Amino acid sequence: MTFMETSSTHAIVSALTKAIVEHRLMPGSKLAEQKLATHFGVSRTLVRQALFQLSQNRLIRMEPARGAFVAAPSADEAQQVFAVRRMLEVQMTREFVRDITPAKIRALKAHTKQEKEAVAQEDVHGRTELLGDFHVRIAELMGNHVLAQSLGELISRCALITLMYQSRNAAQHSAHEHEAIVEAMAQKDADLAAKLMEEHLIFVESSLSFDKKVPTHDISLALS
Amino acid sequence: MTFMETSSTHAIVSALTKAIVEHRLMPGSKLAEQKLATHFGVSRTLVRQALFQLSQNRLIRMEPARGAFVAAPSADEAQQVFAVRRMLEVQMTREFVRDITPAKIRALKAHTKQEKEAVAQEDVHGRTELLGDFHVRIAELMGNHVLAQSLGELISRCALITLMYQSRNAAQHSAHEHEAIVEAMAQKDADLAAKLMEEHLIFVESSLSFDKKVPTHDISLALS
DNA sequence: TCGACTGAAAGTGTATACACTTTTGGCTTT
DNA sequence: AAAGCCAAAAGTGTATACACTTTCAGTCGA
Repeated sequence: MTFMETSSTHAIVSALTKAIVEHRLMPGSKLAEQKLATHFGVSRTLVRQALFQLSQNRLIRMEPARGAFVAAPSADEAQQVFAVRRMLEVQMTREFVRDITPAKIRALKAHTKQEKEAVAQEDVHGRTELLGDFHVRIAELMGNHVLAQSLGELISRCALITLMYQSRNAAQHSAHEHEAIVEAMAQKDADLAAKLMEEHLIFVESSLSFDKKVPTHDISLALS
Repeated sequence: MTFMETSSTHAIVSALTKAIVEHRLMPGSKLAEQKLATHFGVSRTLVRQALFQLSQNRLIRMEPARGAFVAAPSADEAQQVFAVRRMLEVQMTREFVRDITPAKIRALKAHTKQEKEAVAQEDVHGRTELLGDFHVRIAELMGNHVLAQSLGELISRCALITLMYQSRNAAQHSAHEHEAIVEAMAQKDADLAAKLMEEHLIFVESSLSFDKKVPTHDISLALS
């Protein structure tokens, strides 16, 4: 509706992703095709394409003949995602330091500066996005798009969880740890940077409380 | 056609994936929707769903209003994929050794045994699949499905390339290296296993020759 | 001969139609 | 009043229709 007409299905994917990650659509909510279609002013065809794509990103799950529902990743799944992130990012940190340049350090410092501002302003959504982007940014600065994409998928896959369960305190702590990591990188201390990255990921994971009950509201039209 | 009717779109994805990975469909080939539809005996709707899925797996690329084509990953992209695999798998190997059990070792040894047989029998397709599965199997034995899936995607993403460019010699070498890795794991020598894994991945990557010309035939119906 | 135009053929993008399944709400029965 | 049952409503799965774009062959003109 407020989108330009090119690549409608991508616009739908973006809008739904945003709504899910920002928790305007709660885990478990039903995503009825016709409702979405009329909301976006398109036919079910395009909505179905978008839902298919989202289901491959694990942001929704589709049950045969029953429809699409916003995903609610289990604690177990979240832990597996974090395990993969640790494996990947500890090594990534090491290799990043190997080919580091002043420009890259500047880019990361600019990023952590933004993070601090978002945390200070209590910009919950902005800060979550920035805190995740920090990790992707490193991959991009290495020039490895495959890495950036894989990591991005892992992170968004549990953006659900981190956003839901991360407190302001934890966010602040994360921002500080990011700064420390960048500092170690700037010193070209690969071992320290890698160690800090690992501890950081362990901290983020441990700061999530999985025991909270997940409300399963169904207000499909929190999309405007 | 020769498939059972349940979950048609998945059957189409499987058939096309197989055809692409086995190089019965060459990189660059056009995948016309109506031709595929009549071949599989379904409507374009299901074919489109399948193509969408394949394009997200990077096995095909879709150009707007022009259609779907079998992907031809560039050398650069392949190198990026291998870089990610190294980051991931070196760490994975370490962690695998940490929680190793006799049963897991047996499972891997059984696998390498199969590999040797496939290589000996010149079973080109079987050996490529097995050589890739070795890495996924490790992830599965760790009980981390997210890891197994991520790794599987990375591997199949360049199955194209490895299959195209890997010689019999290289395959044999790979099988031997797998055995050496399992041996180091059995000795619980995490450092050695990780080092062997890294060298193994570097070897596989370096044994690919990217300069060969890629024929772009169009015999769509190598599907029976 | 070669290149630029043109119209038909083929192909993609989106909407709609229709069959079949699940859900829902009320009615019957105990 | 609660459990079971049936029909209507809502929803999903697949096929088809149609508009628009690309491709291609044949023709015309230089």
